[in-house]
Amino acid sequence: MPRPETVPDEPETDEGERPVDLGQLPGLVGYRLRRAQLAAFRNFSRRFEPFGIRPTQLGVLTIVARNPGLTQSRVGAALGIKRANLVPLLNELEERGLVARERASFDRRSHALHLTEAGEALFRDLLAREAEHEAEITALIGETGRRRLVELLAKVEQACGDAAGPEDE
Amino acid sequence: MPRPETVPDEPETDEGERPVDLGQLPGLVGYRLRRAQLAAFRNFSRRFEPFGIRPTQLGVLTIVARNPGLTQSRVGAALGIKRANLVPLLNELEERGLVARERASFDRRSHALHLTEAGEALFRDLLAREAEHEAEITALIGETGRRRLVELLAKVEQACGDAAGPEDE
DNA sequence: TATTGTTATACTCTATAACTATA
DNA sequence: TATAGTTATAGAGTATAACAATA
Repeated sequence: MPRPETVPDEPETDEGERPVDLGQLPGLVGYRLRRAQLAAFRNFSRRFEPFGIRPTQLGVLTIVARNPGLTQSRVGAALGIKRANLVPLLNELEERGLVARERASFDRRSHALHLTEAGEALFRDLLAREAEHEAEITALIGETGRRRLVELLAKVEQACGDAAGPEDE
Repeated sequence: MPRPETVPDEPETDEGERPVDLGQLPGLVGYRLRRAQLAAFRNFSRRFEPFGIRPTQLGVLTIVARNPGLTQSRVGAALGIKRANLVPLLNELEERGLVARERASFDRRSHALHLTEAGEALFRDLLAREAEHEAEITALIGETGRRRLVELLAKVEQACGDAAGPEDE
């Protein structure tokens, strides 16, 4: 039985007015997930603004960097991005000269992806900056907390995904 | 027999085609947050489909239910929703006869919000269903894990929000 | 002048269907 | 026929700017 009350309070109590009663929300995993994800996303965007890179793009760059020659479909499957939605994403990365598409030798329908030299260079910088971002979080919840969080999130994803995963089509 | 191609005969490695290397992603809080949040959102949507209620809408209903008479701006602030984006949300809830807008007596610019009787009734059902949803998660990570998760997420939100919170305008 | 609700608009991510060219 | 990439489109959520009524 989930307890409605688990976590202290909410921030949104500006200068004056009485605090708002959030009911069961502060104790719900789903609500906390939404708020935390949004906050982390904003933090990420701010930190990577100079690079013009959004979280999703860094995900794509990572997969391509670690798996050169992978096809679009498989990159999408690895990240839970439908192949239709990957197209404009790759278009931008390609136009910026970070990723290259190449007809696959083994199947002329497929595109084999790899990073350009510029892409490799940028990716290295991004990794460093990403580590800083992660360290910022660790600073507040500790390395133990961070690991536990990652572990719990993976389980939640699995639990929710079992019945209806991010299957492609 | 010259086979210039990379690999001749066993291209389809069955179901498995070698696993993709995700690099640092699986260990990153941000990445895990995104995947877990998406999975939880899908799970929520499936469970609440019969009610035609999305997570954001349940958030609004909760705040209005627990704080009758609250203004739109304050509801938005409590949930991290900008007041411009709250308008269409409330329009739908009002058209469905769940929420009512009323000119505030203390400030004729403001709208005081409250649930209709139908809104109250629906909200009670939603709460029950929400508890089931939460119990489903608890079943996998345990009550201790669930509490710890909620606690960690609140801290992450705070950590990321300190520098750039969801301030309105 | 400042604030509340509103309108209008744009951008990101997600989702589905249908097309093409290969297989 | 089935699949990979593509196109087109739609929806939800978020973001900013500006306007009318009110303070």
